[in-house]
Amino acid sequence: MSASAPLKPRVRFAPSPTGYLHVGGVRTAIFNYLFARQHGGTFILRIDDTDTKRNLEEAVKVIIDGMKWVGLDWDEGPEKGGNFGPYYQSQRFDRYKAAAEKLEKSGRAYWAKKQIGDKLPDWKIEKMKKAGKWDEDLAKASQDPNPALYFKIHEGEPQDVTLEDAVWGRYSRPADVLNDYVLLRGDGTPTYNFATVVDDIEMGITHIIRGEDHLANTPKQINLYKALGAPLPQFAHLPMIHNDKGEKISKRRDPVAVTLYQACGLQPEALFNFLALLGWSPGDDREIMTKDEMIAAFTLERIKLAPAQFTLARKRDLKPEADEKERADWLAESLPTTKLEWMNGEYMKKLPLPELVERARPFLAAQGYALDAMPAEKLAQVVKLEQERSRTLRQLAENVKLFFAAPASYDPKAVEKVLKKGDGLAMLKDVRAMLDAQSDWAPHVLEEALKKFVEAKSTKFGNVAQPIRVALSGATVSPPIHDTLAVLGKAEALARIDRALAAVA
RNA sequence: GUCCCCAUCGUCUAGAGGCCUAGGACAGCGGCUUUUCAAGCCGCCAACGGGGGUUCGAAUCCCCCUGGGGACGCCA
Repeated sequence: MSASAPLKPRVRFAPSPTGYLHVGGVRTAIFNYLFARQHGGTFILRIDDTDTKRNLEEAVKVIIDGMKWVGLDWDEGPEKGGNFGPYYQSQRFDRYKAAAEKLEKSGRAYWAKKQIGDKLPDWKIEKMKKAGKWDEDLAKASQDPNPALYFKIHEGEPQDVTLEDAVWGRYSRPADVLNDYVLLRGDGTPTYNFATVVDDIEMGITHIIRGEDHLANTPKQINLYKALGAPLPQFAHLPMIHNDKGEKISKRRDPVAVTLYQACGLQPEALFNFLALLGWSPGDDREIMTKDEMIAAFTLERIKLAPAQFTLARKRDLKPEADEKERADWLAESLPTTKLEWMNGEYMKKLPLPELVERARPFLAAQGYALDAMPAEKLAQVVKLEQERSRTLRQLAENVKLFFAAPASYDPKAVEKVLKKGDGLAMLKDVRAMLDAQSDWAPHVLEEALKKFVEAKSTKFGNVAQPIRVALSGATVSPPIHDTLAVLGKAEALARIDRALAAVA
């Protein structure tokens, strides 16, 4: 077990197909990925589906799509194949059986019925009931007439187990807390602790980078490695991610599915960057980093041990029973003022316009805008005007509304303040006449014309711009007024001004 | 309940005995700019959980407390 990386490390991300891809899992995958790429190693995706009876295909697709979306690619695994397949645990039962036989033969495994008492400790039962996990499953298991295959964890004299974790340092467990554990259940299926070890050995995994929740089990797994005569990999356990309440991030209370972030119009590059910086930093002041920069800077040693909070500006609690759409709405509400949203805005600003337009399309369509009716060039102009003004695609889609629909109503406050008070209405009438006379409707021409107009009226620009703004958008906010006019087009702009004049007069 | 781990601004973090009157970023606040909203620029606010040691010197090392987390299944 060496602390330095071998020439070609092999690492793996092994999610369980539960129907969604967890952001915590994505972070684990990112760390594995960065490590592999930095050392020119191999990044493997393996599906840990020993327990899945449900629609596996669907659930695996969610994982694959999510991984691809955030910009993770793997060298071996589903869709890629590889020399160490199959990459589904459900298709590797023969290996587990073979390993089990080997252990049995060497006297390191034995068949037995549930042995450490028939009942679990009371505190455990309480806890499980509280968590809603106290289901038939368990009761059934304890009544299972079939014996299970147990791993005899000690050979000869019980010994303490110590490991050098790449991020935690030395971690050791005394011999007396290392108990025999189940490898094969009564029904013959392998347990997690058995299947992972067998697969990690057979797939030649050199570095196991996974969540801290697995740390305590690692010594037990180490003994299994030894019993199977396999070399030990380097372990690296990652600190957990907490929610804004300091709790372990949870599926019920927190927005953990990556699809939610997608639905809020976050950029995959931003989410990747943000997640990579949760518990890891390059050591200097860099925050916005390209994938290549992160690959170059990544080291396991620089991972921080304290759990990191995935902070959201939670305004209200998320109902545990909320569906996907409610969750996405909740997330969108909780994103403003967060670092993640800021970072996303930075990435959006950098995006080439055509790419941004493509990414914005589904969000614009979701707003019900008639996209097909708008020429591509105009659409690009519209998006460009909001590129710097929006921090998510969802916001962009909302902000861009005035270019797709005339105001259905006018904000009463805006009308009062901008049109009714002072000479707003008169000013609007006059600009309208001036604009009507414009033959060239290019933005810079309009800007000049407006400036001249303001000068002639010896007033402030705002006194002219704001009335137009209200007429065009129904409110006091829009991109620069000459740009807005230009993109809207002369006919539409004048029509909206007329409508506003009629509505307010 | 038992065992283990962790602890720097509200948040993400830098910091591996003197470079720390603790640095950066987000958020917040104020200003400049201005055509509204953004963006941009400038500035301000803000932390070593508490208590003991060790040391000439501690955010950094040790101990205790407190707080938080994790593990303890025929779940993964």
